[in-house]
Amino acid sequence: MSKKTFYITTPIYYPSGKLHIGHSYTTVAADAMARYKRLQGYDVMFLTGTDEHGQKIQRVAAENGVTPKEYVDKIVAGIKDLWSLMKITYDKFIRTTDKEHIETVQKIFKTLYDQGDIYKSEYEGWYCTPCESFWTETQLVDGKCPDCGRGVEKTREESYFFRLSKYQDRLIQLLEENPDFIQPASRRNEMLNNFLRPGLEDLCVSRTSFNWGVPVTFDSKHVVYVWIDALSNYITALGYLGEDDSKFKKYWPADVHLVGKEIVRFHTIIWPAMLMALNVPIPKQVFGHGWLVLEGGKMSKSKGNVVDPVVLVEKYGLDAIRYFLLREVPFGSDGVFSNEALISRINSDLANDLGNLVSRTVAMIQKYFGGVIPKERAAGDYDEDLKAVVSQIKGKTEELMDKLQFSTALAEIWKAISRTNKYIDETMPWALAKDEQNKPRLAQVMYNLAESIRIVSILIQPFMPETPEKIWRQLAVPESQRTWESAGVWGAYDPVSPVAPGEIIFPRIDMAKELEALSALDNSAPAQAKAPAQEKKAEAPKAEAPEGIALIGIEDFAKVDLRVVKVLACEKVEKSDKLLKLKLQCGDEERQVVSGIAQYYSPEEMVGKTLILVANLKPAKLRGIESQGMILAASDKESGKLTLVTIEGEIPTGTKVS
RNA sequence: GGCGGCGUAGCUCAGUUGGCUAGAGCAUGCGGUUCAUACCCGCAGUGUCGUUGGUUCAAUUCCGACCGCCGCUACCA
Repeated sequence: MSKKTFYITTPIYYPSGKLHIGHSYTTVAADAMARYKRLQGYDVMFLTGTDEHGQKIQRVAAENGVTPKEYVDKIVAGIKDLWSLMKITYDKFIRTTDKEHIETVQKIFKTLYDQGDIYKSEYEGWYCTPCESFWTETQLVDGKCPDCGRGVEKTREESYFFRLSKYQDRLIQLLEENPDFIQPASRRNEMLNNFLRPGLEDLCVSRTSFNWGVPVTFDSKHVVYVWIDALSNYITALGYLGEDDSKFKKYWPADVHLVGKEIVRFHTIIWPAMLMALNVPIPKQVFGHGWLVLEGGKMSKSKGNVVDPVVLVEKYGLDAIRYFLLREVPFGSDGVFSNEALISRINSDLANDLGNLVSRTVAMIQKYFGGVIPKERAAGDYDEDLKAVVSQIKGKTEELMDKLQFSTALAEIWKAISRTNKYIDETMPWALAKDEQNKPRLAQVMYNLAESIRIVSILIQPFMPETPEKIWRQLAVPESQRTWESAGVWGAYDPVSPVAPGEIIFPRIDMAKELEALSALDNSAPAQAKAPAQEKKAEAPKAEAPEGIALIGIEDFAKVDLRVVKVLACEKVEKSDKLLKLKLQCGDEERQVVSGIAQYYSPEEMVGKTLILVANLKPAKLRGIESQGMILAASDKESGKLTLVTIEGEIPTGTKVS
């Protein structure tokens, strides 16, 4: 009889930039889950990896003067180092540049094509030259490129499409019949209401505008676009359609895909549809967790915003960081990462409660009994109550872990720690120690303390890979009494050697001093206002967005007619959250422009402003209102800030800007 | 604008199918203790449970309206 299997995945990350604490969030959670299941005796398959194709990588590599493969190799090495540092116990690290992956993707593509689920589109579409992007009629926004808003040209650009629409009804059925398929449940409603019920469009699944990707075997102009390339990693990693598909047979369907909330849609609509087309079972669950966001930039001077996981781990230790990530935020909700919150957690939960409990217990066993608890013991008050509380945490922890409720699971374990600290006060060992007659009672008290700690130390293993060992060493817990099962057995503790007082497991941190130090560190580095919990681009179609704009000649710039204008009137566009309608004075002419700045500027404050207008932009309709040009503004996606471009000094409207 | 969610102690949040004096953690104050990492234990709190109507013997919990915030989505020329 073979062991039960458990297959868990993280998204594959897009290796285009540096790593921060948010990247670690999903992966640490998945690791905790994988460790937990292994401890329970499951045959676990834990997959993570990188999504290495696409235009952006190709471009960044070119800018760095290296081949795409050389570029990603370097980044991937860094990611693996980080996972190693964080003791991530993945069973396989898949790269979409792996030979096996590429071959399987090609087979999948061909299969879907042969059976008619992928078809070549020859009908007219729209091409945005600056973005090198191909769009369908319905993707256009008022006839313009949805990415950059510039004009598009009708082309006969060919492209392959996946018949996503064909699976609409089956997808609706899937979500309706399996309410737990998408977690948290609120995401399920979003998928149904915003996508499935309104109707799905077929999906463009190939590109001809770049070549850093998996080539379509039967049509060499095309490479496979992100969907089929990236999502399929979950099965190609198991050898699906490969020479050895034993792992696929063994582990598929996945028990859970852990993903960030921003890519829930791809995993709950596109991915299942692909699997349906391939006649492969659907994964059991997709869990979309929230983001760990940094506190707003405005207080960063006093709070500090150091989020480099390497720095954090070096500073506070791996277990403290992992504990914080999994404890601070209910899995599924967004949470705030701040240095105060981190230090506060470390001090109160780890140093004061757990660390100090171990320290005082070991110290007492050493002091009162020379390190060995006598076998002659006497039961007394409070014993049963302590035992009752501590004995049931294994069950509670398991119940919560099975629902991926890491935070509440940890809270539950900490209740036991708290109860144990209280037990010391109740039994007052130092009083018992004064009278030789009380030795048996004192021995029992010491035993109960050690036993509680032993049980706790086993249960925290999924979250903290280093601390349990330290505790076992100090309490001299024999190998056989460290098993997951033994955490459910009160009284298993039976050491064969004396306790070994040792290092302080979690040193207290001086909050004030530390914040100051962090703030200094922070000031030396560029401040970040916001950081998503993971690389947002991972598997997202926006990877196509133009980045790294090419050099142009002066003659190209001359094509743009920029003018100084003054705002005469301004009002909000009805039924729109972002649009303002502006009436502008441009020399003798008046212009009406619609601009998406309503969230940054009120209509009142706009009036009278001097701005820069792109005067020769093709007119477009927005919300049915004609916009004759475009207002310039600087915006930062990361921080969500936007500010208008104005002009220094007085100059008549209509003046050309060059 | 559409769909959904949230607004509870200074802070972060729990609050099961409406029902006794509304809870936890952190922070604060006071007391206890000394084994321990100025730690632990106990006590004390303050809350119009967003505002406003309604249903009910009874609403934080159900319904309506409103205010504020958020998510997804459409619109950001």
